[in-house]
Amino acid sequence: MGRQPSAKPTSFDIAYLAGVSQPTVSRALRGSKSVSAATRANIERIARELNYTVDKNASSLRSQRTHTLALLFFEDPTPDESMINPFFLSMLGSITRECARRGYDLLISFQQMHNDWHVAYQDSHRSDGIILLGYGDYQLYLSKLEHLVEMGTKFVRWGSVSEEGIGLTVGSDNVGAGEQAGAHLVEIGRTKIAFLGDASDHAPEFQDRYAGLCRAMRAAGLEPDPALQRGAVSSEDSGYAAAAALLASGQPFDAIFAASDLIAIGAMRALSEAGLKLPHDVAIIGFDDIPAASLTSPTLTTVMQDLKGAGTLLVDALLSRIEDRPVEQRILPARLVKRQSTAV
Amino acid sequence: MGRQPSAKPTSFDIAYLAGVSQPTVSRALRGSKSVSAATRANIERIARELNYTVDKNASSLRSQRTHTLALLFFEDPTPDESMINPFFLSMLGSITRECARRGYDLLISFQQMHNDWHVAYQDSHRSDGIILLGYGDYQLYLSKLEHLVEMGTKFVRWGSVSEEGIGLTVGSDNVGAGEQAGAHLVEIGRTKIAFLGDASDHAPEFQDRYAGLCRAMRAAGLEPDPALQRGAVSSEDSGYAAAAALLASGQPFDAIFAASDLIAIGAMRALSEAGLKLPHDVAIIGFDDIPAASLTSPTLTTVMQDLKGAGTLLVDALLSRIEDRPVEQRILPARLVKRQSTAV
DNA sequence: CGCCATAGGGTATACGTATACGCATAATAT
DNA sequence: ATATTATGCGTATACGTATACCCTATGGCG
Repeated sequence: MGRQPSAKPTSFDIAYLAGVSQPTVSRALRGSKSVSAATRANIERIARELNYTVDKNASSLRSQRTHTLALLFFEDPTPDESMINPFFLSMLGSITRECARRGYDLLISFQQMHNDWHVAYQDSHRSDGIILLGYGDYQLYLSKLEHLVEMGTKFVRWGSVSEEGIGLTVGSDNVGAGEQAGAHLVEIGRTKIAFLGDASDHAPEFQDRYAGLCRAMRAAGLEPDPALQRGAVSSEDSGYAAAAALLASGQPFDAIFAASDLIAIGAMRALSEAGLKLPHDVAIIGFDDIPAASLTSPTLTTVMQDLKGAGTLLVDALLSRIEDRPVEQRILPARLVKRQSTAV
Repeated sequence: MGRQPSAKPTSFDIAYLAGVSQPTVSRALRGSKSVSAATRANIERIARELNYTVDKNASSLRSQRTHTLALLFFEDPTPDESMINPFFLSMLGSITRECARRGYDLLISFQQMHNDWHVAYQDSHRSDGIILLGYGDYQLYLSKLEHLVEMGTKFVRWGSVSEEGIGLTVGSDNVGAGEQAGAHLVEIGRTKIAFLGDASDHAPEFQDRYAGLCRAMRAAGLEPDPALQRGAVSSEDSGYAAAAALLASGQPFDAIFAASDLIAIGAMRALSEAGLKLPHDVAIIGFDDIPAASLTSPTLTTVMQDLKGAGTLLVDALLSRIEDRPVEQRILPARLVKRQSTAV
């Protein structure tokens, strides 16, 4: 087929064979209404026979549309390099699938939060829009997001929807999920519930989860103890450290709600090493339902987010914005998955 | 698009400001030696000031080089859709990083093994080359790989290097790793060692691992029992089923070498449910060292592959091929990680 | 029976870059 | 001194597509 003899066929080749001009070929293949059905059919047949495919570069150059989205993963700023939260990795599947379904290619890149990514993709016309994924210091984000907005770059972010943030955001119902987790812990009789995860405005998602927990506790007549809230970024080591610090503080607690599964897993390790029995001494709930959550011992109760919906929604929202259709922030429901770590 | 102040600067803008012609700008920025140092420095300064970035589409169109690689993941043909082996997902990090380091963008796509992916990326000039990742039915692969070779498409594959395959392959030393695993099992006194994983030529990598196991056993004077080899694809369910079938067969065995961690994890579940004590009754070794391997109970002895090296090598090999430099198949060492599942 | 809208498609050109050539000037060889 | 070769850069053009604009033949309408 397209080997030595006939190099890559162009729209001119098709035009010649169909006895029309090149622009007509372009119009026919792009579905313009000012091409007769017969002509279009003929062109499409020939294109198929020649195994013709539109040259993406030429098309993008002329139309200034790439039909490509860029996915930027942010690495957690932890010392152990190159670790991406498995949760976001899992989202990758549904994102690529939705992109493919909508006829878009997907460029992917890992970024350090502090890099100049906000300028790297802005022009050079590699993509029509950007999907931003990753937990991280939200404050570090802000100025760069503002820059994107200024440049007119289209983007969508996975994160806390409740906060009045910059740009378009898609995210889970973190408050509601936190509430479910808290209610469950209260239900099994826990009253001194610790929260592991940064609850400042540097991490709006974690903040929301904590807010949900607090709401559930208050609804049960309990007052959350600020001393039982410990900062942690989303990594096993950070969870281990936070739990260890909590133990060292001597504050009594009978449950932990961790802002992510990685934190929870690290915390479980710290608790086990301290000789505590889980879930008898300390019940624990994570967040994300990463694959590893069903393999820990005890298996981890956690919050399952709608991964498939998330990917679909992110892409859909971004494309709406790109095509100048109206979009609103959208919240996805999340569901508590009860496992052994809260089974008393 | 919609940028008020100054639209995207082009090489003409820079040329004007520098008092030279547009081609000189192009030459200067691409590092041509026929531009004086002074001129180049001046051009680079102006480019930086204007925040100029080369338009990828125009550049690619003209040079017929996209500076983009495509990464194709193959999903295991298991019923549970959209699961990618975590091992390959982990490789993603090192691949993207190496791409970035070499100045290449990375397109990503998930594919069903049976799709017409081999024709999708062949022209349309989206990428300069393809990286193929995934376990799967190797026979299904072959004709499509041949097609790629015919079309002159540059690609590199992760897989079994020993087999005289089509195209360029990078992979771990599966035979050697299998040998290490076998030797370790023999060392702890196991003699009836089962292998879970397709050992036919539909799965050369698994075949190699089995070959390594057999070699280690024979070296210890043991003869592998074909009845203890059970087919399985790389998924937890498949591993569970294979182990269950093995138990049902009544064949006695005191160890399992699983062709992947997912298989091993599924098998462990089956064995535990059957009331067997691990590793006392059955020692078990997996392959891949996915994050979950250190979380199972007992923690899983497994083979750790050089993920970072793998990503680097894949990209490097592909770029060598693209740039018509000589390349040879390369084998990466793998290392046995001993954990509780073989601790007697 | 003239007039205009419309369908269908051709002509010309732009998108922004990279490269084959050509042509000076300067450096070196003869 | 002239012939030769680098050096440094400008001129012209190609890459393959999409789109603004223009033209022709119909058909409907009065």
